[in-house]
Amino acid sequence: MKPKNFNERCYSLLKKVPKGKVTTYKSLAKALGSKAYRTVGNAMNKNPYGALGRAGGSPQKSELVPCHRVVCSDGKVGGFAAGTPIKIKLLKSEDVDVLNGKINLKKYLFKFN
DNA sequence: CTAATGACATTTG
DNA sequence: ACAAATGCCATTA
Repeated sequence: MKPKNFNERCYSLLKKVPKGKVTTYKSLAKALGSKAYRTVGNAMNKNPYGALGRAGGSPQKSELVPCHRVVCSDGKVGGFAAGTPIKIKLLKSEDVDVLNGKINLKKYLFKFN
């Protein structure tokens, strides 16, 4: 396995995010001490834990790294390797209310700093 | 080492 | 408010 330090940091922080809460790529990168919001998203895309690929099922792998709990700073769900609708579905399953593909950060945004 | 990529963010139209 | 353009930064080829 390659070091990929940055990615592993992202995963570690992501694991700290409690269920029913979401974080933004920006906050995540900031917590890492960088502004590489893009790199964070890139890390998830290539994420070794896979992007679930199953909706409304039993996302066991998501327990390792809840990639679906990462959203845009604007409150938009953002993207997902398996498909945005899948991500939304997963979030709803986590007691997160998603309206029009947007999330109420005022309620569900969990910040590290 | 240099170039290209992208699950974003911010500013402008 | 929405859409397009520009900027950022680590990873990968």
